[in-house]
Order: sequence, then C-alpha cells, then structure tokens
Amino acid sequence: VEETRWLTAQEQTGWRLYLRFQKMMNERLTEELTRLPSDVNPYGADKADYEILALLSEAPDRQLRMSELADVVVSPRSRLTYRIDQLVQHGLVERIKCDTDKRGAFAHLTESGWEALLRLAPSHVGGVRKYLFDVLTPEELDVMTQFLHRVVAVLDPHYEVIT
Amino acid sequence: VEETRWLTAQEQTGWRLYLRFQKMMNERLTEELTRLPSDVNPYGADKADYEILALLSEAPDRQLRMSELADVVVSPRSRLTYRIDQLVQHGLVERIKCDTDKRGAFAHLTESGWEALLRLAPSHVGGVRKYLFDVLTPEELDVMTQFLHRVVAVLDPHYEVIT
DNA sequence: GAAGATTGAAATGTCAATCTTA
DNA sequence: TAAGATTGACATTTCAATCTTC
Repeated sequence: VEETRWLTAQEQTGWRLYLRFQKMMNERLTEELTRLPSDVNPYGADKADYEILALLSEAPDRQLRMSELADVVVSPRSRLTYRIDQLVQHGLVERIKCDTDKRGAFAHLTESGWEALLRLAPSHVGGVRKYLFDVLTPEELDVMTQFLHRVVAVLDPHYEVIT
Repeated sequence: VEETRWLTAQEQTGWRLYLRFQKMMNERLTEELTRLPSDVNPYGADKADYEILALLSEAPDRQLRMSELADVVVSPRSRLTYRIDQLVQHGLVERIKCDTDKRGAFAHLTESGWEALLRLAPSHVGGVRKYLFDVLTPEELDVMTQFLHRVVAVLDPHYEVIT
C-alpha cells in the first residue's frame, strides 16, 4: 500500500491541456480531411485511413503484414481488419497472401491508394503544420522530440528508436 | 494554390512519436482502469468516465450543465448524453433539471460517484505519473505547459487560459 | 428561428471465439 | 500448443432529425 503521489498544480494543468490538445487536434484534422471536396477525397478517408496509407507508402514494396501494421498504428487486429476491409472495398489497398507463412497476409497499397494519398497529403500536412509545428519554436521542437522518445520508450520498451 | 510546406525530418519523427505516445497512453490508462478489481471499479469505468467524474467533482455543487461539460471534455453532445446515461444507470451521476432555463439539464455527481472517483484516482494518477511526469524533467515540464497553452489557443481561441 | 438536449438508425469499435497453419 | 488473421455478437460513436423552451 503506497502513498499516492498526487499531481502538482502545474502537472495537473499540463495534463488537462494535453487532453484538450489531443482531442481538438484529432477533431480538427479529421474534420479537415473529411470535408475535402469529393474530387480530392472521394472515399471520405479520415485521419486513421491517412495514417495507414502513409505507412504503407513508405514500406518496402508498399506493403506490410497485417500484424506489423497493427503494431505500428497501435490498433487491435480486429479493428485493423475492419479498416483494411473498407480500404480494399474502395480499391486503395489490396490483400496479398503471404507465401512463406500461409497464415499471414499483407496489406498492399494500390496505385489508386498511392494517388489518393498524394491528393490528401497537402491538406493533412498543412493542418499538422498550422496547428502544431508553426506554433513551436525550434528549441521547443527539440525538447518535445527528446522527451517523446523517452516517454514512448517507457510505454513500449520494445519500440525501436529512430533518430 | 499554395506550395505545400512538407514536414522536416525532425518534425516527421516528432509527429509520429506523438501519435504513438497518444495512442499507447490512452490504451494503457484505459487498460489499467478497467482491469482494477471489481471492489475498486465495479462499474468498469474507463478513461472518459474518469474525466467526467473528475470534472464534476471540481465544479460548484459538483454539477455542470450538459453543454458546458461537453465543451470541457471536447465531446459531441450526443456522445456525452450516452455516457452520462451509463453513469446514471450505475448511480454515479444524476440528471437535474435546470430551474432558470427549462431546456437545460445538469449532470450532478452523486455521493456514490464521488466515492467511485476516490477509489479510482490513485490508479489513474499513478499511471499519469509513471508514464509521463516521472519521465519529464522540470525544465521539460515548463516547456511543455508553455507550448501547450499556445497550441491550444490556436486550436480554440475561445478557450480561457488558466496558468 | 435558434439554443439545449436527446433520440434513432447506421457506422464503427471491442472482445472473445474461431479458423487455419506453424 | 501457439501465432496470424478474421468473424460474430455486442457496445459505442456518429450524424441527422426531433422535441422543448428561449
């Protein structure tokens, strides 16, 4: 039975601000993506879809095993299955069976998915800039990336550290 | 037609780390709350429930108008209605009609809700400490709260600033 | 007509099976 | 037996009405 170490006033304020930032930022980025005209975002892709498309686009052969992808986007497998289903239906992703492990499956970004990502990127990156990075000083960015590295390492010791 | 200003490598890294932190932190805090033994968390309250209970507990008379509460927790009204319904069913919150504005309703923390909050707080605060504040230096905390203030002000100019 | 709040139907998310192959 | 992935049942969220009072 340990004593609870409560938050200091500053920590409390910081935590509440963080919660607010997190939710408003999600809301805003999702809204900006889904409200794009239908020639830019015909499928109505949201933030989660964008993240999947972006990660696939950077992977070797533009494809990733389902479970790897689930780990990277921090999502339960069943949710990922569902979202990939949607993306497959709209032709942005295709499923490819794994030759070496017949249990496995890849999610593969199609040409159409790649083009969709290119159309969405300016808006999404613009939002991230406008609401976050344009407001940060270079020093703050340094501090932020450094402590995020440390904090993510605590939450997930297995996560491989890049830069 | 403006040029897209893409993210620098450091910004990209920072953004991805942030997304990872956000999702893992939510996952972990929710998991730790919902896995508490049933004498501590009989209802199975999660992070969102905790936030609602905590805010009500700090409000005058331990109650808040539905729309105020929705603004504070950054939630659409219909979602809040649903969650308050659940809390009411479990006796942690009660709805009280507003006298001065008959359209309005208050969500009021019951005695049972207050006790529930007291039982949940040590675990939840412990998680926030362990995964976030114990990992931050005092300088980093300063930098973080300062830029969060600024960033939240951009996202939501109406938000009143409290140190 | 507009604001506060809720409702109902449809979309999405979760969790515990299930199925297949290692 | 365990890992990779999906399914099905159920919970929650969303979005567009709705209802009531301002």
